[in-house]
Parts: sequence; structure tokens; C-alpha cells
Amino acid sequence: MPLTLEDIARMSGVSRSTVSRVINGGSNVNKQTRTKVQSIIQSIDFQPNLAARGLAVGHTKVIGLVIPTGVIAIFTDPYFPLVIQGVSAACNARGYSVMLWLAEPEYERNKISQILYNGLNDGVLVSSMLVNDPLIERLYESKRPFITIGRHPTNDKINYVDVDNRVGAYQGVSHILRTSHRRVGVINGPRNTIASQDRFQGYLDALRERGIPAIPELITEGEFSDTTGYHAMKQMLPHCPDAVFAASDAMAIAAMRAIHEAGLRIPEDIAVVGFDDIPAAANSTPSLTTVRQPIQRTGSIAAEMLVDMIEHPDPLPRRIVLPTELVIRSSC
Amino acid sequence: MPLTLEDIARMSGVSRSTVSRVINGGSNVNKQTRTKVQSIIQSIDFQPNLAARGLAVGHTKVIGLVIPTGVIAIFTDPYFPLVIQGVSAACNARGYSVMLWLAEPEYERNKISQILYNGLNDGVLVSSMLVNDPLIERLYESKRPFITIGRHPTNDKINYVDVDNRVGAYQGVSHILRTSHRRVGVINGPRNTIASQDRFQGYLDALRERGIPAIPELITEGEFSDTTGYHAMKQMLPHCPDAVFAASDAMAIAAMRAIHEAGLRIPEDIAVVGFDDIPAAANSTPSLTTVRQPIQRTGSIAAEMLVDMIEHPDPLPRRIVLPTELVIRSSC
DNA sequence: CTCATTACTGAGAGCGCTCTCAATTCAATA
DNA sequence: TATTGAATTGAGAGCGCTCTCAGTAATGAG
Repeated sequence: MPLTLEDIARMSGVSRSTVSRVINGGSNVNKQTRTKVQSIIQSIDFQPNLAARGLAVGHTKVIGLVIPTGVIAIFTDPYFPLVIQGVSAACNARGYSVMLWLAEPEYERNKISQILYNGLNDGVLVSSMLVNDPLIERLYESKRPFITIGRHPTNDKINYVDVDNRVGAYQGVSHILRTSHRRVGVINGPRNTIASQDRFQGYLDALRERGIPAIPELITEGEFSDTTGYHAMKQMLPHCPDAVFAASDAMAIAAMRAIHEAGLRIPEDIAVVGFDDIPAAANSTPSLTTVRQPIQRTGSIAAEMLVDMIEHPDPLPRRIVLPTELVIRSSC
Repeated sequence: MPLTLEDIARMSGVSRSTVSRVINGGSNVNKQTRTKVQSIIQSIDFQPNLAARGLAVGHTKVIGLVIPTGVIAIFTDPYFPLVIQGVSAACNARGYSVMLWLAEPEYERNKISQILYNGLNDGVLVSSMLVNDPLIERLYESKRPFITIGRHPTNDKINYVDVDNRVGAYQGVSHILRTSHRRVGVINGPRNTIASQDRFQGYLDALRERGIPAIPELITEGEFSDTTGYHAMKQMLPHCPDAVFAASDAMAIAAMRAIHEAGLRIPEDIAVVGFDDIPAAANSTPSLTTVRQPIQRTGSIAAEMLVDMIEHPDPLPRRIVLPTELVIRSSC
């Protein structure tokens, strides 16, 4: 049986109110009383019941982190783990805890409410923006604090932190084009993801800028994962690309495998550029030229923004787009 | 402002008690009253405050998942993500939520208590057994329900689910020895991890069984991650191993890279066997022979055991050791 | 010595829920 | 019609905490 405030009060000969005051750093406590109570708390290693406190004060210092699973091959590439780590670190630093919801994408109405209104979290972070995610609509209507990781395609009232996917992809593809490649294929991410769409736009931007037409046979799609990237590349290979831009490093590395297996050289026969700059990118053979995005930082910034929103409720827009960076290595 | 039971009661012309009854499936409710209240709840999409309920009933249907970070290069290999996924899936199925604690390994006493006694979770799951983890001691003293993922080295009263690391490693190394390799190197995991120690024992078991002495120069250590595996292999190479057993696939794949860079062939010059069977193992070149462990399943079983413990408190020991499986591919 | 002021402390209501217990209704039986 | 018991409902305490408010003690000014 965990002890309660009342127990501590009894043990130190004061009232529950006073114990509460010393725990919460209240100012009106006699020095002696304070140290006495504190020492008892220390010795017994007392921890107040957060559910009760939450009930009383109206917030719990817990945030929900929602990651839609299923659609994208979650956890096959290290994107989400890094996001989680970033979120977790920022929360810990601010005294918040994180509740993890790996949610099926076909949320039932009920499940959504459970996430939003359970009285257990003060706000919600949604990672991976899906096109037409019902959760977001509900979240928006609910007027509760939330931040999305990834921009919303249409509703510009929604606060988010995102990475400049379009410009990032543009940088990557521009780098390819700089070296006189003409048949530049692309392995898109899943179509139902805003990030994929943005990266694809960046690809088109770069081509358009140089007046190079996109070649339909060289446009393929994966799900950010190794396996799907591999198959996409296999499918593209017969149409003789001389370079490929993949929307994730996991797919890029898998594509390189497919290229090697076809007996072609990288970058001589086909140049490859990825997106993410995961640790494996530097270690592939050849090392992967890629567009770096600050994944972990995205997570922590999102968490910080959310906490900020929770603690200072105001209608100020909070939106951040982080820059990407082209990392040139050997694959292009 | 979220609605409360009282609001629903007012709206449907009954008392708070009755609303509570219909929400919790209480039996003594008039059919008409029930449907009426239910329809109101539906229409307004009411969700009871779980913190309040938790206070009242004494449990929250939340479990804590603790993953020590820092020591091991968490999230560089997909072990933890898979565990998380398994845990999350099992919890969702049972109506539980999971609270994630990526804890610094040098937990301060205080932080530990916060995890244990915050009144927010009904039990705790600890992944990755570290040698002498203070958290475990505290957890054990606390008498609260908890399960560790990975066995405890000494205290046999602690409930856990583990994988048979020792036998797994034995299988892997035996496979190596079957093909007349004599200079079998090993890349251990971090020494402060029970799993690493067990795998190393398995390695020694296999050698001993065939009367082959271990060669100190061929015993190296990494931290389960790519980079550390690569360096360990580099370090071992001058001592001419003819095979290597790595305690994780991430390290095995990195080792293969080091071997290739040294101009040696796999498996002709050096055979390689890994541990885990992560997706990348099947896709490496050559494809990696490895010892498969059911990571995700470990997570869900652990979660189920914990929930079981929470809901049926009894002193029965709950301990499961899952088998591993040798997956023979091209690298050995 | 009186009164005002400050410093400190405790009582008690209330957060939103559950659950026991007593009250009420209603049909069935005598 | 009176009586019984089951079915249904509401009142109210209590979960562990915070926070307001009133009370008490200590201090200083007049």
C-alpha cells in the first residue's frame, strides 16, 4: 500500500495541507517544519499519487504520443524510434511523461475519444501525417492542445513541426542533375503520407527547373521500408534509369542492393540519393549520398512546443519547419 | 471543458450512479433507462475521466514500459522498437495503455520512485536486463507487479520472459564448428547486459563441447550497434579468425562490411553468424546466417503476463523462456 | 499594553468517479 | 387488499490530492 499525504502528515505531526505545501514548494512554511517534513519524505521515499493530483489540479503532466501503425512499415526504418527518443528526452527534461499510442489507422471513433478525453494526458502529439487522418479532425474540433509532426495539407490553423521535405528532395535531385544525369528515377514513399507527396513535389521541382521531363516508367512507390524499396528498384531497372532518388534511406540502400545484383555499378551506372541520413547511410557500400533531416530534433521540438502550448494556452500559431541538409558521399 | 458523469446524468434525467452503472456494464439497470443513457453517451461521445476512475477504483489500466537508454545504443538496431510494438499490441488488446519511460541508466532514487509509485500505472515492464540494475531491486522491494524482459541473474523470485540466449548462441556457434572452423571469433554485446553474458556462455559451451580452446585475441566486444560491431571486427581481423559469431545482427552485418573491406570473402575466408534475425539479415550480401529470436512476441508475452499478474494477484511464479531458432543462410 | 501586521498552519470543500446501502417502485403472491 | 421480494434507483461517502479561507501565533509599532 503506497503511503498518502495523510500518512506523512501524521508521521511528521503536521496537517495534510502543510505536507502538500512542502512538496509543492509552497512559500508559507516554517523553515524547521519544512526540513522536518522533507526528511521524512526523503527517508520514506514518498511519492504523491499523480492521478489524485491530476484530478485536483486538472492536468497530469502527461502527453500522448500517437503513431499510426500498419500503413507504413513502422519501425523497419529508424525514423519512429528516433522521434520517440526525441520526444521522450524533451518530456523528461520538462517533467512530463509520455503515453504511447501505436494506433491502428482505422481508429474507431471510440478509440480516438479515449485517447483525447481520457483525462490522463494534457495534450497530444501525432507523428506521421497521413492524408485525411480522422484523428486530426477530431483533435482539431476538440480544442485541446496538440501538435502534429508533419504539416497538415489544408488546415492552416493546425500547429506542427515539419521538415522541409519539398526543398530537401529538391536539393537531392538537383545534386543528381548537376552531374548530367537525365533519366532520374524516383522511389516515392507511400502516397497517403504528406511527407511523401512533398518529397515527390521536390523531385518534380528539380526536374522542371532544368526543363527535364519526368519519365513515368521511372516513377515508383515504396513504403519507406527496405523490402518495398528493393522491389521498386527491381521494377524500375528495366527502364534504364541513370540515377535514382529514394524517399528514404532504407529504400535507397535496398535499391543499391538491387542495382548491385543487376551487375551495375554505383554511382557509375546508376547514381543513388536517399533521404533521412540514418546511421546506416554512412556505412553502406558505397556510402550513401542523402538528404539529412533532423529526426530526433523534430521530436523534441514538437514535444517542447506542445508543453509550451499546454502551459501557456494562447491562440498564437506555433509552426516550425526545420531545414534539411544535403550530405554528399559516394553514391552520387 | 470535458463533460462529466454528472452532466450526462442531468441530460438523461437520472442520477450519476445510474450513468456510472450503464458505463460499467452494471447489471441492475432498467432496459429503457440503459438505452436512453447509452444513446446520450454515444451522441455526445462521452469519455469518463480515467484519472478520477483510477483514484476511485485503485488502478488505472496503464502499465509502464521502462527501457534503459544510453548504455546500449538503443534504437540503432530494431530490437527495442519491436519490443515496444509487441508490448503495445498486447496492451491494446487487453484494454491497457502504455506509458513509456526511456530512462537514463543512472536513475536517481527519486526518478525510480516516480516511475513506481506515481499512482498512474498498475505495473511495470522493464526491458533489457542490466547487471545490477538498481531499478529492479527497488521494484522487487516494492511488491508491485512487474515483469522483466530478460532473466535476472541471481534473484529467482523475479518473474520474467526471456529468450534462451545461451542455447541460441550455442546453436549458432555449433553450426560454425560443424564446418571445421577452428579460429572462431566472437563479438560480444555489452558486458553489463545479462543477454550478452548468456550468449557468450553459449559460445563457450559450443567450443568446450568440441574441445576447442577459446582464443583470447578473438574475443571482442561491441554494444549491439553497427559502428561498434564494425570496430570490433577491425580489431579482430589481424588475428585471423576463420569465423565470427556476433551477438547481434547489426554487429554481424557491420562485421561483414569490415571483412569485405579487408578484401576477404564470406563465408569462404571468414564465416559469419549473427543473432536476432532482423529484417536486414535476409537482405545482406551474403545473406546472414543467424539465430532468430522472437522479439515482438517477447514483448507481447511480457505484457500479457504483467496484465495477468495485475488482474490476478497471486504468488505464482510466471516465467517463460522462449526458444531460438537457427536460420541458415549464405554467410555460414 | 493594545492593536495591526505578518508568518504560519489546519479545516474542509471539491476534482470526477465508484460503490455500498438504503429507499422506492412494481409486479406477483397470498 | 395486504404482503413480499425482486428490480431499479439515488444519496452519499470516499479515493488522495490541492487550494482557499479562516484561525492562531509571533512580531512590531504606537
